[in-house]
Amino acid sequence: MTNPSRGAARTEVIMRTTLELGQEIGYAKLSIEAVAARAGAGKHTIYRRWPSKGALLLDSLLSLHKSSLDYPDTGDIFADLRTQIHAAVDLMGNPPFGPLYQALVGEAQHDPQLAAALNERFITPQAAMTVARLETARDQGQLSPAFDLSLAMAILSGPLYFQFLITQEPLTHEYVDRVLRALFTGMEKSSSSL
Amino acid sequence: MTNPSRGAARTEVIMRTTLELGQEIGYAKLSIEAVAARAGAGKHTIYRRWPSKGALLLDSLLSLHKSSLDYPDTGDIFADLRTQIHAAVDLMGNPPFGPLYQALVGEAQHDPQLAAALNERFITPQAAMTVARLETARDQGQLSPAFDLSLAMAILSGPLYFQFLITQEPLTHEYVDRVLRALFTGMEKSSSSL
DNA sequence: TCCAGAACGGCACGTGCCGTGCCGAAAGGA
DNA sequence: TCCTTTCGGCACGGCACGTGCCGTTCTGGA
Repeated sequence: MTNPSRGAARTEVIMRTTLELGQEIGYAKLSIEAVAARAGAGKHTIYRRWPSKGALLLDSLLSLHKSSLDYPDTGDIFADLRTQIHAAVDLMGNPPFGPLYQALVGEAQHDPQLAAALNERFITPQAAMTVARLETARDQGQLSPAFDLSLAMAILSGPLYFQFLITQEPLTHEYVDRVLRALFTGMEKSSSSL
Repeated sequence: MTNPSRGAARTEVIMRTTLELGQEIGYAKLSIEAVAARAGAGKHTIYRRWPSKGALLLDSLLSLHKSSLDYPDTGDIFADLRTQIHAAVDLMGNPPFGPLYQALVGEAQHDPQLAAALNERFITPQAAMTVARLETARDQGQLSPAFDLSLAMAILSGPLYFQFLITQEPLTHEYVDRVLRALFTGMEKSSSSL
């Protein structure tokens, strides 16, 4: 099992090569043939592990980020949310994660299997962590008990992804700070209709 | 010019065929060859008009929707915004526009030319109309003068697109209503820091 | 120690679509 | 009438797909 031409070690080499090559030539021009050639691997070795180019990239990116978006809990919900969303901005706004993640989300738009995998293994866990942190804050009386916390999550993430995917303007801390401040003016009030 | 095998008439036939075929087999399997064959056209005739499959679909979709998202102005900003976002939900949530638009946005993630065209010809005009309507309301004293209206636009559109592209759950009027209500609790207050 | 089976790299194949030439026909304008 | 533009049809080389097959190398159990 210590042999780098077998098993899990081979898997890691292929994923690393995918990230390298993807960063160099972009996802659109990335082909499984090219990854195989660069990694010194047969195409079967890749197809045996992943059903598609998108699935390969998803695994590669997940192996890269390794829960770097874990949630802090200092007791200050605003500060913690801000820390976390800044980390997301830094991750999504810079290579190697940013451009490749953008392409992956794009690919997921016409590959339902990939979309499901992306949701299950990245989006949903991240969202759940945000909601969990918000629930803690609500239970500690820092937020209005009436506010829908999954809606808060959407209002926080939505504009970020909108800028990331649609307008494609650079992501900045300043931008998400504005979203965050607007969100908190709504969440701190005791608005019964939400 | 009345001959349907020339000029603008030919263009419309090709766009209509693109929508038909795209709806039948999905964007992923859609090929320019297939469109040409179905439309009884040569491939040159298509390549002369559009640089890529994405550009062809963009034109086709724009020819379909024909400013159906024009903004109402009844004097009630909340009602008008609601009417408009409901129209967007109906458009994006149903065939033929919805699935093809989703694929188009996906394609734009690894085609900068297409992303720019999509922004210039659809996203930006729509956003500008929303902001313009919000400005009118603000000038009439219906909104806090301190609130950043382009931020309001992002908070309204962001969660919608997040659900459309990322979680891929069905779009409902109820969902955008919740976003809208949350947004208005922030905009109606006089919060000086925004 | 040996051996069966799994995993591997390399190669070749058929397929589908790409984008681009070339041809002759048809349409429209001067 | 003639010339230019647009068109459909066809063929081409190129590329990456996904899948076979072969011979080799590694692994784990007998």
